[in-house]
Amino acid sequence: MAKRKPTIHEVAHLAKVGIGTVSRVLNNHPSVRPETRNRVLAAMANLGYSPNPHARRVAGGRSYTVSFVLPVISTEFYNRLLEGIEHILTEERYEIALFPILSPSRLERYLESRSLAYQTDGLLVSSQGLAHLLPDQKFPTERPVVLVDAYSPRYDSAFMDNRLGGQMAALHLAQFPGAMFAIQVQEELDKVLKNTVGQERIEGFREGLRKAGKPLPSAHVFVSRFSAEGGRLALQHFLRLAKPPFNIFAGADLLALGVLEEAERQGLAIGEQVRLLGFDGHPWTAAKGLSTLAQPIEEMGAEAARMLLERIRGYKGSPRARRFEPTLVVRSSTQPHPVYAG
Amino acid sequence: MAKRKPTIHEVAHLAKVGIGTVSRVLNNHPSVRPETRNRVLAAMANLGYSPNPHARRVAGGRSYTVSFVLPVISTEFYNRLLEGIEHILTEERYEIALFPILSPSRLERYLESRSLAYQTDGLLVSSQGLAHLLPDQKFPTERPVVLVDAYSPRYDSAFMDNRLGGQMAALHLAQFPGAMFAIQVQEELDKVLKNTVGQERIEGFREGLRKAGKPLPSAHVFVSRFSAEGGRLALQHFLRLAKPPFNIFAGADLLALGVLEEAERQGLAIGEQVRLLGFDGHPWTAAKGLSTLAQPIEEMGAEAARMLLERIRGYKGSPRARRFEPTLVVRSSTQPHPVYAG
DNA sequence: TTGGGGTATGGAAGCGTTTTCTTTCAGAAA
DNA sequence: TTTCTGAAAGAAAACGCTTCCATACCCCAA
Repeated sequence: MAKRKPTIHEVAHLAKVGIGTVSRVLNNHPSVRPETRNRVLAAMANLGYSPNPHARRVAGGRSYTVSFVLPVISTEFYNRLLEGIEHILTEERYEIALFPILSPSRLERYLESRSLAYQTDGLLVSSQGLAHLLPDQKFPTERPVVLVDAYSPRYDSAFMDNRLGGQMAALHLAQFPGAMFAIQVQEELDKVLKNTVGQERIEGFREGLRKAGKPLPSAHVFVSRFSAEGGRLALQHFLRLAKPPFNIFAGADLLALGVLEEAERQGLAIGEQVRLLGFDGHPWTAAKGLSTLAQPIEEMGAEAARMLLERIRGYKGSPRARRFEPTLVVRSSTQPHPVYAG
Repeated sequence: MAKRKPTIHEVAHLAKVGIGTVSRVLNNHPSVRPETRNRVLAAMANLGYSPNPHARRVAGGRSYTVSFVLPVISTEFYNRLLEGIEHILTEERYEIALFPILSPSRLERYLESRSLAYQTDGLLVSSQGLAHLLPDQKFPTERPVVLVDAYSPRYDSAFMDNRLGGQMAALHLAQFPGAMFAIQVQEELDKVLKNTVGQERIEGFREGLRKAGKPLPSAHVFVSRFSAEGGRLALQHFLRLAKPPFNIFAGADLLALGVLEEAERQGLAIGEQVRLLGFDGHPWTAAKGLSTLAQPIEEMGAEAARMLLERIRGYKGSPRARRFEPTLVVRSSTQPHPVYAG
């Protein structure tokens, strides 16, 4: 029926070279003459050849696959993180196997050494607290492990300075008149995982405001699940506490979106009665005119992937820590709307 | 450093048999003496051996791995679905590779035939609309495909009768006095995927109410994202439209949870001023006293897994459709609280 | 006793790659 | 011219399995 896929032998035969040469072309080995390489590439294109990844794994003794353990809470964040990771890994012909911690019970399974997650060449882990749950804070594997958006002194880490982000938020919002408010993200899974990202952002904010002489009352912090609707409820809550103008630091862009929706519903002018600063820097914030602390999420993922590849290739140095900083992006949500002269 | 994984040769040596025999044990070949088989199994356990799926793939053409393509929206639902699937597959020593469609761009990648998703022995797909996006509504693979929580005439399907669920909700709620309300789930990704699950439930509800002579005004349907806070906003919205008692059909348990939270905050008595019916039958609904339409999610996943295994093993019949029905579970949220006699 | 037919098993071949080992050949140094 | 060096490329040996083939053995009928 379905005719068999062409193999390396057929390519070799058509290009009149040995299979070794075809393999070298496949792996970008330097010692192939450009002319030969082109002949091989032409033969591949001609036959519609693509290498059998399984054979490659068997022969190479490596799986050419990397595990990525992630909580699936903030989909856009993790999607961008994955994007950055993938960008680097696919360049090197590596695949990514995803292990989302859908629930506490799945989490436990991933902690066992028999888990499929450890059958790959290396592990990317982006759950801060995961390490805390492990005996000795070490993953049950000899394979390299790199943390993304998390930090541990035991492993290479690429992480965001969330506290600094909160401080930057404070510095920016403190200049405006009106009371200060904050929305902190807190998810179910976060407790199990001891994920303190949401907390760090708000702590940084509180710290920055204190330094600026405008301390943040605890009643002005609304704790919410991670959803746009949470932002709407937060604004409703704030309206019960005080009168505009408000200066609101939302711990995530998605929450800020909810605030925007609710402000519109309530007829509050964004940038004047409600000044709003998000966190993440997701692409859609531009269209909404939302000021935000843009995180270099993709770069962070890419850097983690690079470190992991180095480890897989035998690098033995002591754990490296790569810190990333958010950037303040000011848009109309923290600036009065320009008034166009007629 | 990291000692290599044991191979079939080491198992054979330890069990004092040939590698052929070990392989036969792995594949449940009938002609192995029970005594020999036990010796081999003991050796495997002893060495912590597990077969290399890539080698199996190269040698035998099967990888004993199945791909599961899923949107990551409703985590609890998919977690339970996965649970059901895993239960069957692990029994047969199959592994599961997850492919969450985190975003439209990832979706596109999964539609390409080169994707890792198609390198396995078969595909489980639980995204209704995915098929619609494919040329000719066919996945680019010769391997068997089975749909879960979705239906297509082209493939084996295991799906829930959501419309019937809506009708059952109507039948149950119509008996009570007071106005009828509904909360419909609608997610971003749903549009791309043409996922009509939320819609079907509400349509069934509307249909059932019409038959019961209590038609549902369109204004009484609140469309929400999939989050607890959406339920809270829904109840706030309903309170602006009318006075209790309310009869509310929430398109998902998670939304019902938000309604419960908001009702408590507003001091409304559940089961009297607010009668509430969820959809899903998640375990936690029992503790909350939430009436719900329980879906046999695990069984649906298990059945899909079984069908896929049959296909992988060569079954060639025409596409089969397995329909599942929700069950009404009545709890205190649709019954007045019992008054205990002193 | 001999032969036939099954069952249990060991070992070799083969899957499509990577990697190592050789061989070939061109060009630089003597 | 001869020798040496290194680059290019073919051939062969893994990689860890499945599967096929051959052999050894046992039981039963002739």
